[in-house]
Amino acid sequence: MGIVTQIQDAVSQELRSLYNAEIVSSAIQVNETNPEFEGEFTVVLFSMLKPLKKSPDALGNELGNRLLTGYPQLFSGFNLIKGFLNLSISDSYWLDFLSSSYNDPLFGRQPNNGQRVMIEYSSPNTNKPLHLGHLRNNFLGWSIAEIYKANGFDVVKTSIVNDRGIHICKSMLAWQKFGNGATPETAGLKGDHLVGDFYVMFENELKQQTVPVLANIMQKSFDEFSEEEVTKLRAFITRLDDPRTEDSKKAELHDEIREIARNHTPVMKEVREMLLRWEDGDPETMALWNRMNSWVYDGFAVTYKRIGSDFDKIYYESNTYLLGKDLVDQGLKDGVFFQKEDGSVWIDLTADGLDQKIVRRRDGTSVYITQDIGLAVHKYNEYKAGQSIYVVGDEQNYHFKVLKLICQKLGLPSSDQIYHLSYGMVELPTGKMKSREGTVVDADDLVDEMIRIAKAKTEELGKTADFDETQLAELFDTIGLGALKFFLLRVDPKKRMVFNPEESIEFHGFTGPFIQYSYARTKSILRRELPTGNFTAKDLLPLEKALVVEFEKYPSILQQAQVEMNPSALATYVFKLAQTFNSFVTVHKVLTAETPEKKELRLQLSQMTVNVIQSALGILGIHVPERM
RNA sequence: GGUUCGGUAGCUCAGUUGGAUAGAGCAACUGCCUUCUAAGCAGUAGGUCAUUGGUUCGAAUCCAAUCCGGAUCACCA
Repeated sequence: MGIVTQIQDAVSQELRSLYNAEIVSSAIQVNETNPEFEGEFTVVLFSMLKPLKKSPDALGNELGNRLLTGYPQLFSGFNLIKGFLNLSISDSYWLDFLSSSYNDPLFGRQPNNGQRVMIEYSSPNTNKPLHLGHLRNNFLGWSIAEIYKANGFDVVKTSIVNDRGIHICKSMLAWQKFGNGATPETAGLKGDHLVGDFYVMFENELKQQTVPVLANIMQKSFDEFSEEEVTKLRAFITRLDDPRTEDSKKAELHDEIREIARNHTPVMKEVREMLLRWEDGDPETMALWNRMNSWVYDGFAVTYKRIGSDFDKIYYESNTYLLGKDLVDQGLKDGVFFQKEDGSVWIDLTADGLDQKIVRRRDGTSVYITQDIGLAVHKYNEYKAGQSIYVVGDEQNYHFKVLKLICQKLGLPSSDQIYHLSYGMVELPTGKMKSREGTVVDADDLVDEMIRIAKAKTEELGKTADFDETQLAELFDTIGLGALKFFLLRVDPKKRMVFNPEESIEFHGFTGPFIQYSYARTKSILRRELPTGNFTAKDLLPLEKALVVEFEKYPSILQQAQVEMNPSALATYVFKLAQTFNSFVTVHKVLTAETPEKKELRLQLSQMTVNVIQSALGILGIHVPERM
């Protein structure tokens, strides 16, 4: 049981025996004591004053004395400042805690609780390589999975690969047109990059072909457009010509018009025809699709291996996109859905503050949301997970709100436990990344760059003269990826973040390498000598105590990270711990301590520092170096 | 426009169910390497917590309004 809980229980107990008052222990406010005052924990008394009809001084003194006499093994003193009861914890409590925990590499982790959770993340498209946004997603998803495992959950990591649809056909068509039979081998490129290059080629071709179509539109020649489109276009143009229209609005209108124009280019017609052939199972199209996808998977495998992402189960959209169709019929029967005159099927969510949402097109094909409902059921049938977490960017907030609501209305199992872990976009100083325009930070390039910087910095410091090639390569990997992962995980997931390639990656301060360095330094002490448990210290100096206090928080931080689904809590914590250890170790000698008792104590502190750092960084997916 | 998320130091971010004088890192400036690793430590400076009003013993935190920024509001995924 954590120290805060123990204090709460003790206070609750004493309030009962002193005043016959019932205050549940969880309602008692226990904070860390402000550094300027004596003590480690503070009971905030204000909320109790009224119900107990006590003055702050009277209540504080009575309660403080009772705690002191009733729990001598826990408390060593108290002081009272206004309504704050500052409690000092006895050194023997901290020392007992340390000696029973320092050698436990699993400290902070919970035993299995029998609950299963599915975590879906990464979910790439097979028409382009992974980029910086995917990295945030992968690091988050992987780390959330580890956080759940540490808290005793049984975790199934999944990914849904978006391997079909019009965007895939774009790469395929470009390869047919411009590829000259290129393969990853002949091009000397990773498969995912090769396919991505063709996607960009398609977009360039499309851009060129859009120009004349756009010109026609602006001259109001609407021969090839549907009635609906013509109406829209006329309206847009009228507003564009209106001098009162704001410039920002004009840009939006231009985008709308361009979007329509794009659909009327010859290449878009070709690509739509290709999609139809795919859906018909045309052998030649399927063969090309399979071939190009396999290139992409080979490429992804390399990247995933480098960044340490893995999955227990991978779903492919080409296998799952027809799921959910039966559910539409079921929902119609149950009156959850309704049908419009044209035959399309909808759900009305206006009562829940949302709109009407289509679940089946009039031609009978299903839409994105229907596939997701089907997949949710499929996943449940396969794994019976009580909770299902989707790590997906915040631009899909609306989609997941709708998904959960529909699942609930259909009465699907565990639909109350669908959770969208929504994270913010990673932006560049120049603005948003757009794959269409090629302004993305490629994942492989970024990892290369990080490792290159790690190498340069390490060589500059010159501490690794005796490392061999393999050791060096491993070290650069550890540091480079450690810096990158920590950088992307230290921020609250739901906040969008700016990534400046020039400045963002630091190796000093609140960074992965700082913590790795603290670990390596501590390890160098423990390489010389390990704690034995043979001597028992009697008291703690302030910096020694600060470390133990920090250790004691670890289990509750792990728990908090799970409840909030927030790895950044762990990142902040482990940084603080490393900082505390560094302060301690620059002031106090470990191996040449004043007495054998102090030496043993400090070796235990070092051992536990190493254990907790390794554990916390491990959960963030960051490795630790023995030396750096 | 509707919905929704955000706005904290020059920059990047913490800040627990409302608690004491709002904290880190970077950048700037001072010191500290015959010492278990200076990728470190100690220190200085830097704030109208977007604005206004409210709730109360107490508000960065809760409520309302306003301003600014993002996302979204497809028979795309």
